[in-house]
Amino acid sequence: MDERELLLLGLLKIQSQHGYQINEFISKNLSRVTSMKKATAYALLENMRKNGLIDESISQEGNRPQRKVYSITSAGDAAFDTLLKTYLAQPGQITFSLDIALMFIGNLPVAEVINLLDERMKLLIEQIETYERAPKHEYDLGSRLAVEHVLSHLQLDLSWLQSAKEMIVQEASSGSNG
Amino acid sequence: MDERELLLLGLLKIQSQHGYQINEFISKNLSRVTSMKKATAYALLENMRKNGLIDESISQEGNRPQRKVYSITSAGDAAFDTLLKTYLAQPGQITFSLDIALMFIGNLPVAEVINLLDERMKLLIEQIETYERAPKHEYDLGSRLAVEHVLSHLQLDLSWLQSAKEMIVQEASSGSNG
DNA sequence: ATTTAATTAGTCATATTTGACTATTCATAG
DNA sequence: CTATGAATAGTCAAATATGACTAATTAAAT
Repeated sequence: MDERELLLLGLLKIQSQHGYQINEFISKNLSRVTSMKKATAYALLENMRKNGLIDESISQEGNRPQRKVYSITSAGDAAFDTLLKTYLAQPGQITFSLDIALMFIGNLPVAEVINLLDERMKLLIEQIETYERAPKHEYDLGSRLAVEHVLSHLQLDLSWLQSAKEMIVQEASSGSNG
Repeated sequence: MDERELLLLGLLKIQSQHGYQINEFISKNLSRVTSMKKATAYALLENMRKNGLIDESISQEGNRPQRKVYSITSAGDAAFDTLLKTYLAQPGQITFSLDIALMFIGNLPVAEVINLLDERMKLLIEQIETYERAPKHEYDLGSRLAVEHVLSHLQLDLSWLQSAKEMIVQEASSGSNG
């Protein structure tokens, strides 16, 4: 089980919903905190149903095609509580694909590395601006914290990249004449 | 293709190796930058072989069982170069499981949230100490940067958690009397 | 010399994830 | 009314990822 189950259970705790509704909400509002795909969400819902964490019922409204409506069970409530405490208390391992790339910068000329990192910083600034443009008032504290958390990491990356560039330049000049 | 292919190609650029050697190196030295599992590495190697990025040959040394030795091809060299530039220049989306959990802190009493975040900070400090204990001198610049990059994010998280706790406490008190 | 444990070198069945696809209904423009 | 496109609501085959397993060799202890 991972944080995506926590997300799905949390959404179903707010209200019983069908899969499409859940996926719309995630893709429209939560793309900043998860990259879970639609088919994955359906798979996880089916999995949790098998494990008794949610119930599935069929609803028919007007002429619309049938929909599967999911509701959280009491076992699901208990699982939600456990997962929530777990993900609050336990720092997961973080890894960045950048770090793999950094290990191999020796394979490129220094000038090119600097150019590539400049390009990265440009794109990062765009990401940051997107986050900063997000309206902060209409969300509850937890959601605001989540967005600010990601934003603080993006800003760190930006200033970290600047100092990394300086170290790379310095090492190159000291290596070539020292 | 993702950064794990870059890692495997980069290791094979240094020298041709068999799978076991690659996996040993990753699990002993690179657990900080990737969580790729052994069977996954073998699958990716087979995949890259099919795509002509690496060659596979059988080697027999003494009585030891046969080993598959992988070498990078010129197509692999080209792919490495492309991947390296891509992962240097393109900031990937970062997501933290903590952020999902933060969205739902309203489901717990404030005091418990604070306790859980305190526990998190304790564990985070242990992680940071592990990283700080890592010897810095024996690595090249890129590897040192990779470790320092992760470390800087961990340190940010620590101070961010402190300020998040303060916001949570403040919101609780202003909500209960204002 | 022989059980025991550790290391070496992978394989495979199962579980997970997703891109691509199907199929219905609704809106709206002509 | 009716072709066109968008929204709704999923499904499924194929690709990925991994825990559990096999099987040989070497090292250590008895």
